[in-house]
This record gives sequence, structure tokens and C-alpha cells, in this order.
Amino acid sequence: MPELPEVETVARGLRQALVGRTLAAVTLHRPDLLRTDPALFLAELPGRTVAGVRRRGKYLLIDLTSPDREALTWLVHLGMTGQLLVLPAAVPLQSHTHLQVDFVPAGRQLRYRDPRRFGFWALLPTAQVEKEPPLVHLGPEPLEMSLADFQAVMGRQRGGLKALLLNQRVIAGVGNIYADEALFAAGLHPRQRAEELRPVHLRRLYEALQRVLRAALAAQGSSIDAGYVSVEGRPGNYQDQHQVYGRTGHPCRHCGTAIQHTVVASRSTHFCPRCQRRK
DNA sequence: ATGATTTCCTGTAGGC
DNA sequence: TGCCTACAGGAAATCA
Repeated sequence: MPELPEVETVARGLRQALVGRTLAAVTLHRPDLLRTDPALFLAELPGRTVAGVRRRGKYLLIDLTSPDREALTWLVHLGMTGQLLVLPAAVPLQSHTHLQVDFVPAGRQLRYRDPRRFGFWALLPTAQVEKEPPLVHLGPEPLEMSLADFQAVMGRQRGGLKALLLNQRVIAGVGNIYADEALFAAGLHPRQRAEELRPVHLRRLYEALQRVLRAALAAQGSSIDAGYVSVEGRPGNYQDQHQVYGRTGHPCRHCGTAIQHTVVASRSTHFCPRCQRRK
């Protein structure tokens, strides 16, 4: 599932491939993924130049400028199985390709494919994009937070740690994989209540989250069942370093205890019952 | 206010 | 081998 490290890897790939390029034809095979009027989308994109590619939480922001029109930002959420690929136009269309964009000069295409279609797109004025839904509700970026920021944010939360890490309004960009991995790295139980933690535990969680997200980013993210891939179609490598996610029944790499699987916050949850005790 | 439940969707894994 | 069911989950709405 694309979470912060995967979306950031895609953002970097798109930046490298697309910044400075001008959009030509846009083909919408599945207009229902668009939360903006499809006619507006099709009318506004051609002729615009990719001015930049950013990431906010799990959202990709593709900034599109024009000499005589208001700057717009194309917002993309990859959902569960969304992929943004930059491929030679000659490569045959893969199944579940819902959108394709040609560029000037012709050659490579940007394609969005998403078998499960949990992803979505929107087109918003760049000046407003961070002031409106869906971005306006997002919590801070974990990799841009200081320890003091993190303690301030988590310190006023109540509830289970896993649910809080998954809540995009609390912290943006953490999904099911990195919530489980960060909690293991911090030695904290997924059901541990935040209000019962001491500052030292919040510091451990902060450091664990930083460490896990940075390591995952360095490995270009996690790919499970070929779900997530980079813009070149390459899977990530961080799944090989997972300590708990997807390791149900396997021995904990730290203590040898069998990794347990349960449901927390309505999400499949993996943890080591010995290394992650409630405080 | 918090957490659980439901909806969207389809490929895959597991059972029989 | 083939069919069927359960499961995976991000976001948002709804319910308890």
C-alpha cells in the first residue's frame, strides 16, 4: 500500500521525469476516479507545464502552470493499488489503466493504473490546494516534525497508538505497514493508550517512526504482491526489512517469540507480544 | 470524543 | 483442477 515512503519515491520519480515538460493529450478511461469535473480536467491540462511535484501525507501534488492561466495543482491519491508510471508511448496499455497523458514532444506517457480503484484525483487552484479539503485536514509531516512537535501533537491525543498513527489528521502519511513497524521499533503495544504514556515512551515512538520511515525511503518503499511500484515500474525493497508486518507466526527477529496477528482499529495488525508490552 | 462498522473494488490465497 | 469465499485496506460517512 502506498504510504509516505512509497508516495515520496513516486514524487521523486515524477519530478525527475516530468518537471519542465508540457502536457499534450489527456485520455480519461475512468472519469469516475476524478473528483473534479472531467470536462474541466480535460480542458485545463493540455498546454500546461509541470512546474513541480510535491508530496503531502499520502497525496501527490503535481503543479501545473500556464503563461496565461491560473496555476493549478493535480492532486493524486494512490489508494491501495494505484500506480503512476512513466513509460514509452509504445508500451502496450496494461489492464486497469484509467488515465494517460502525452507530452510535447511525444515519446513518454504518464499513466495511472489502479486495479482496485481506491485511488482518486482532483484539480485545484495551487493557491488554495493546502487550504481546502482534503489537504487542509491533514496533520503534520512526520519527517518534518521535531521531537517537541511530536510530543505536543501526541500529548494531546487520547486513544490507542495504532489508531492515532493511522489517523491522517493527527500525523500525515503513516499507513498500516509503517504503523506496525514503528510500534515494534518503539517496543510499544498497538493498543497502548497515548494518554497513559510517559514522555520517554513518546520519545521512543518518535525516534522509531523517524528511523522506520527513513529506512523505508532509502529502500524505495515496500512492495507486497506487486502492489506498489515506482514510476519506472520497479518494486521497493523495504518489505525484506519488515520486522512484524506480514510476518504472522514467524519468530520475532529480536526475541524469537511468534509474531501475533490481530485486529486493531479495524486494521490487520502485527506485533510481538513479548517485545511490545503495554506500559 | 472515540472506536467500530460499512462502503467503494478486484486479485489472490486458501479451503474443499 | 475448479469453484467459492474470505481477505487485503485508505478515506469518509455513519453508528454506538
